[in-house]
Amino acid sequence: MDDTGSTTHDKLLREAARLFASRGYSGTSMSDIAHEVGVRKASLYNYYGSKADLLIALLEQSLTSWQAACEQSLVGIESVERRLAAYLESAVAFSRTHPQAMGIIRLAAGHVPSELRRRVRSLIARHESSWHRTLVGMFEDAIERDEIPGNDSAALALFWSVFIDGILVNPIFATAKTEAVVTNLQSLWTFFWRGVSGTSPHTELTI
Amino acid sequence: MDDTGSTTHDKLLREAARLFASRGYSGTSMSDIAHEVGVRKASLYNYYGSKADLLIALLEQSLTSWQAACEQSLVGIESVERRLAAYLESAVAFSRTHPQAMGIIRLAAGHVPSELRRRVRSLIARHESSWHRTLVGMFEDAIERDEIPGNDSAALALFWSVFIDGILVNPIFATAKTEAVVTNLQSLWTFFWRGVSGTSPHTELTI
DNA sequence: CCTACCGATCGGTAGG
DNA sequence: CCTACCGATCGGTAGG
Repeated sequence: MDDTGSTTHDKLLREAARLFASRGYSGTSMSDIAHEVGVRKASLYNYYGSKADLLIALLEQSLTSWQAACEQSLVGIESVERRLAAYLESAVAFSRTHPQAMGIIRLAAGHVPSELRRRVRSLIARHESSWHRTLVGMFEDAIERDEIPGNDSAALALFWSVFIDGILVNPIFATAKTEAVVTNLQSLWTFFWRGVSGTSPHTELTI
Repeated sequence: MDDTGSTTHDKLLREAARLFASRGYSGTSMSDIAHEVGVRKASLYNYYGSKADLLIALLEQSLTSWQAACEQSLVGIESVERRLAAYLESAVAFSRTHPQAMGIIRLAAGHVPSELRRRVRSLIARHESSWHRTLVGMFEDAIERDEIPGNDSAALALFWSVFIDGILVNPIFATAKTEAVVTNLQSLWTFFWRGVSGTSPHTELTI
């Protein structure tokens, strides 16, 4: 239905992501997707051998681009405080510019047919564990530099995960004012940083 | 399949919640549910006129019991600090003892067929707005009593929502150690309270 | 609470 | 990339 982006393959990925994200995996039929792409259902099977393969491809793509967006925000920044602030901004920006990717990840983490669960969970677990290592490393770094007091880098990393998860999920539950998280991001960040460091942040968010 | 709880209606509600929560709405068929209950599919229609009505009933029940568990934790407690701590404990306890209810709420907030979306969103919105009023009131209270500095009760309520959402959602994404949030709850609570109040909490969590 | 049945749609394939 | 088709299953109803 939408012609942005040229090839049929591109359209397939985009429309499938959109439909899966809003209606779920079982709630989206291959015919639905074909209709949005503008071809017949049978043609989709030239690109992916099954509906399950299509979801896995989308999940891989979503996790990779999410990870890229977040990691990219960390390079070349000195203080941990500024690294975290950059990370926060990137995460929020990504979730707004790529809502379908976030939807796919949420869907995969949540409600998926039993036959797919193993494949999906192992994909997520792989990304999750590398993400977790990065986080713990960052907080160990912060403790060494005396940016953050205490010594429990695991608890700090967990608080950060909880904070980011909440930021990403809150707009979905809060039916009214979806923008609350964005417009109050500086306050949220101030609360977070004061909680872990005991001091007010020097960082001004640009979002 | 499971005979705990007597009547067929009870079993229907329980098994439907379990299946919906793990496989999603479209991913669960009325036959699946009937099989778990131990009756034929047609019999289910004596209790609910449609699959959609069944989900709505489950959602209503889930939201109500969640709200009851949380509000109950607030009564008769003096300081806001202790009220929030009790709330946190109740929320975590509920999510562990009623995983199906949480699954239904997540499912409803997420991926649901287009025809159901309006009914579901209005149900969630009603509970959400009453929840939000309670929260803002509590933080206004805390500001008046000088338990918390500043004056932005809306931002404080949002930080709390984000924190709670993150606590509830994190175990679903974190494929490994689902218990991390529970075992580190005291640390998470300390970070949170220090973030909003600038001081360490006096509260010892009992979870 | 059951048997028996409805039209519609599902994921997927054959063959071109 | 299409038409034509497959068996299976979907939500739901009739009638008892």
